[in-house]
Amino acid sequence: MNDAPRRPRRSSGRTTLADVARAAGVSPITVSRALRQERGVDPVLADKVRQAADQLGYVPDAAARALASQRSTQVLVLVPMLSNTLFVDVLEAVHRTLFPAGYQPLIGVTHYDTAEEELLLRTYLPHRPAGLLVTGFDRSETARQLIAHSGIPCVHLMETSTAPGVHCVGFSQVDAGAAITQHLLDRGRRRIAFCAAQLDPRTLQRAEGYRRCLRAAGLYDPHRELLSPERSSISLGARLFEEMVQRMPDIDAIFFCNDDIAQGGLLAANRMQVPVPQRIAVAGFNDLAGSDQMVPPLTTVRTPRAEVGQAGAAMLLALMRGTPVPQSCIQLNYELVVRASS
Amino acid sequence: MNDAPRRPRRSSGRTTLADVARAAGVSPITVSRALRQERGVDPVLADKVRQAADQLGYVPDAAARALASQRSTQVLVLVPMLSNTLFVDVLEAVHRTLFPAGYQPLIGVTHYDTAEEELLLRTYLPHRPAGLLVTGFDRSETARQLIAHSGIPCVHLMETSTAPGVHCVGFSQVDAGAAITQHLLDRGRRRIAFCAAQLDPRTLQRAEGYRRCLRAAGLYDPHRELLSPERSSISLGARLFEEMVQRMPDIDAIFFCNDDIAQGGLLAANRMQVPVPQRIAVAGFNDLAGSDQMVPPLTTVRTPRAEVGQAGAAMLLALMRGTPVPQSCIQLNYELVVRASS
DNA sequence: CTGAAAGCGCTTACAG
DNA sequence: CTGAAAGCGCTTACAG
Repeated sequence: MNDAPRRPRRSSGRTTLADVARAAGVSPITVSRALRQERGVDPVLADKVRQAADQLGYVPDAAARALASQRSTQVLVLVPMLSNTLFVDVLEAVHRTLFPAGYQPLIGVTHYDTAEEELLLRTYLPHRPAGLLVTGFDRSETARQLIAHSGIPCVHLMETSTAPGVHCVGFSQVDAGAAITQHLLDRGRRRIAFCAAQLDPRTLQRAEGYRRCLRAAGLYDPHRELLSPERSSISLGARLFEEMVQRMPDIDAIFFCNDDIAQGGLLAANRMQVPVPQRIAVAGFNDLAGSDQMVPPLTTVRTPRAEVGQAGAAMLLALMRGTPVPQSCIQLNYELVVRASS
Repeated sequence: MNDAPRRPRRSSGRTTLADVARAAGVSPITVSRALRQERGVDPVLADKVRQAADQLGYVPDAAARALASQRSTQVLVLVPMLSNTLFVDVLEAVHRTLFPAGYQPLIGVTHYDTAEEELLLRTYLPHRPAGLLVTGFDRSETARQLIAHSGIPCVHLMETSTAPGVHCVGFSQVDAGAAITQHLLDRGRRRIAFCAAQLDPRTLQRAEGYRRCLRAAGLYDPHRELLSPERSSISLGARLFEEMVQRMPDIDAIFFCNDDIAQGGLLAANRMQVPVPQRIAVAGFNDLAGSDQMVPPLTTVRTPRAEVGQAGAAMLLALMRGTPVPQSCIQLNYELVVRASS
């Protein structure tokens, strides 16, 4: 008798679709259809299936589903850093847009490092995410190719580009940097310094805006720039303020490339008894949490990061679904927020 | 002639293991072994395989791999909120520990909402993560069961418990809350207020520590507690400070449950010209970025969040590998950081 | 509306 | 050290 039921050679022991089918007295395919709410299943049967599934504690296997259907519901989202709360706001908006639509963001943090971004892509691309959301355009050639060859729809966030075939949602970092500098000029400031940290591409674009504006006014002086490659932070901002004031005591304003270092600058001014804005006006960038609470409240640029996240995710949704995308590059608006520090 | 090569009924068109095998002139299984660096493959063959894979731009399919091997390399990490930078530090440490070990964190944000946590579990458990890292013990019964029935190893972060079978890494929020309160007592403060936001379990545990300490000293007065369910933020801290000072003008110290509201309190004090610490001493919790830069610098409790993330991930690693875990519950130390605000 | 067969792209388990 | 077969747990594509 060799028709004895031989045990399967590999078994996970888990409850499968087949188990549910047996319990509900239907075929596996009907279970699959009922559980996925596919229309065209007898409601009575569907109910019986759901009940059986519940009772057995059935949890569908996402890997099997992805393999069979050739589609995943994960979206890889690459951001530089979570300690820059800017990106937390972007991620929140991305999640709010993608999750209800049936996609799950898979967050990867590059630490502003192109090699790390490449490693993340190598690690996550095998999961065949349904879509890609990346920050800016600055990446290794290999990373670029990995993305292109994957054939996965990709939207770039935070910056804009008019290159053909590129999808992006952002705003002009250069213009925004120029606008806040112009505001300081309009307030009568003439010796405006620039303090920056991290020196990522967007920071450098703001620097460009700063220079463009001051050059146009014939007031640009490179000695008034203090650029630190260190990670942006409140305490670094304090140090930059001290150094700037010591080195160039005649400056009458400082534009900090990000609100966290601006807040640090304001606190240092307070400690050093440097009157703000009387002696030195201070402006930041991004309007982060707490900037409105500083003493004096910080003048800054409100950047549309939630909107970037929302619109970027919505654009990706359209690309993933094959719906037409009205605009492949969306340029959003920033807003000057003038408070007492300038 | 019915032996014409009939096209497969479903084809993804992607480069597969079989394509690489054909190109390298070996069997698929050898490609699989070579690419996974399994030992016992002729180095010459392995090299040929890798070359062929590179040339074809082969990207292995994680879903197929997961299905065949019945194992995934993702670890689901559930945290309450990314805007609380505390958890960003936890996540960083988790990533630094898991990623080099071959596991990828899959971040889920619960927004301090047990229903949302349940939804996240329902959504991500089908991916059969290799491990689970969750925050604290406060969750719905359903969530608890989903975790238990999944059979997936799980480590709880931020709090400790002596319940059998529970794995956790944290510190005593109650003791830490009591310790900072005791510090204020030691400084001679007698009418110590408590301001809190969010009111999540850990915040309430700190409140318990505050009460325990003051009751022991015979100085507890419930009117000096200001508990807001609103999300913790610098601006909320400013409002809480103002309200507290107005309502209970005789207080001589405030313990804020988190540094962000403490920073807001300090800024409000500055604005209101309330001398700190002369009239009111201020203490926070967590030693977040910027607390050391406040004017005056903020007294607080440095909590071991990076250590929690690191040790929690290390414990999970052991559980996933089936290695013995020396201690199922690790209690870490916090540290009083006394600065000029108290 | 329901189902039997085939297949998604890998790895396991067994041989040699 | 290498490979042919079977199987992981689903869904697609085709019938009825």
